[in-house]
Amino acid sequence: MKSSSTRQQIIDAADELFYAQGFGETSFADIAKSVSISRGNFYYHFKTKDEILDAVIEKRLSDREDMLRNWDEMSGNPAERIACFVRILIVNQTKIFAYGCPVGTLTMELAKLEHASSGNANRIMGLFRDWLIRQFSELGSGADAEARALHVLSWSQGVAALAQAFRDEAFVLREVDKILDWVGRGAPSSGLGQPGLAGI
Amino acid sequence: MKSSSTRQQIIDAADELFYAQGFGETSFADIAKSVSISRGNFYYHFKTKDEILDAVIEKRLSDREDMLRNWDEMSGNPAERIACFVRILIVNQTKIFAYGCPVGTLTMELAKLEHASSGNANRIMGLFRDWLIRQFSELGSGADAEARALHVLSWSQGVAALAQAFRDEAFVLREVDKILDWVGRGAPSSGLGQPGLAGI
DNA sequence: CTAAAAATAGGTCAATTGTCCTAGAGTGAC
DNA sequence: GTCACTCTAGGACAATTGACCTATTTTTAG
Repeated sequence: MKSSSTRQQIIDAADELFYAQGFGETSFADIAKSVSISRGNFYYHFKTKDEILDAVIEKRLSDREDMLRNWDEMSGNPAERIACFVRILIVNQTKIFAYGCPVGTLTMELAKLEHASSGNANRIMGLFRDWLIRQFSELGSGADAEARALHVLSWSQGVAALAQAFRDEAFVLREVDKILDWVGRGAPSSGLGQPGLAGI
Repeated sequence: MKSSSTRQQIIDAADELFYAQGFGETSFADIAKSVSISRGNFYYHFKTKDEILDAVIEKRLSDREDMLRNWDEMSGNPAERIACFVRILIVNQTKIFAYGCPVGTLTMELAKLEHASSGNANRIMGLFRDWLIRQFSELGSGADAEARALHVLSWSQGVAALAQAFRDEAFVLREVDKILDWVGRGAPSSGLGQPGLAGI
């Protein structure tokens, strides 16, 4: 019981530190200090740094799965669910300004390190992609569902990237509105199907 | 002369390594080995690691300025110039798949490190932004020029981020086409002005 | 040619890294 | 109580890090 708690504390602290500082720049000492345990105890729970990374990725994956499942159960309207996703940019604005998107930045870092867990990290991005595809399918996007999902996902990632660079609150609000608008309009303007619906 | 050459070799090697491995994961030894010089010689040219970083950022900045200036001189059509910018995603696809966008990833990393040169790195992103604003102004976007510029910039950043995660060549080609389409159409679909022009 | 300056080499330094190891303390079953 | 097992603490390790230093060698200036 206690051990499970300590283990979870380590994972939580590592999750936060990996997000704020990056995986490579976070040392065992950083995590141990954050949890107030000895390095020896640390190695009882995780034998290598990669093991902690994998545990953190699994936690993030499971956290996001819970989040998406909550939205699925909360609203019967796929457009509203997509809106929840996009509005993360606003809800987590402060952290995004400082540390970027947790998923995007980890994906980038591990890809650069050519780290073995890089593919694991990509699964989180894949989770978002697949969930968005499902939402757009329910929205009646048919064969365009995947393209639209990827568009929303990449758009969000881009906004997060620029948010971190410029820290422009108005920009984030404006872009979120534009994404929601695009979703609501069936997105004819992107050159994706439904040209007849081009509104305004 | 010789020294200038060595110094430039160091900057070039550091530029490449910072891109491929990240700033934090690149050591003096890595760069020295890449240039085949001793660490002692290294410290003759750069007293600290931050000094190399600043030199690399200056080089990147100046490289991008040259690139943009070339496009300015090459074509009288702003839309065509913007297209050059967007098509970097295709031209540099291989490297983007592996290392992401050089500008975006450095911006992210330095922001996370809360590094003193973070603001310097952001200047490169700012260079792109300002250049794009100018192009859209010439294109007659008026007061919307900035919003459209930021849209193209964030869109590109997002595509680069997803390209790195999924390595989907078709996705990149498709998104580039969509961006060019959006630029060519005056981008009414994003909710940015000129609604009357919304074609197809 | 010669003296000053620029450039290069390589050793040394303390600090930090990830990892391993052993010695206890705590806990539960019987 | 005792025994086995889980958990915790902290020392030791080699390797690597950024940084400093003192000698050489090479180049340049007069």
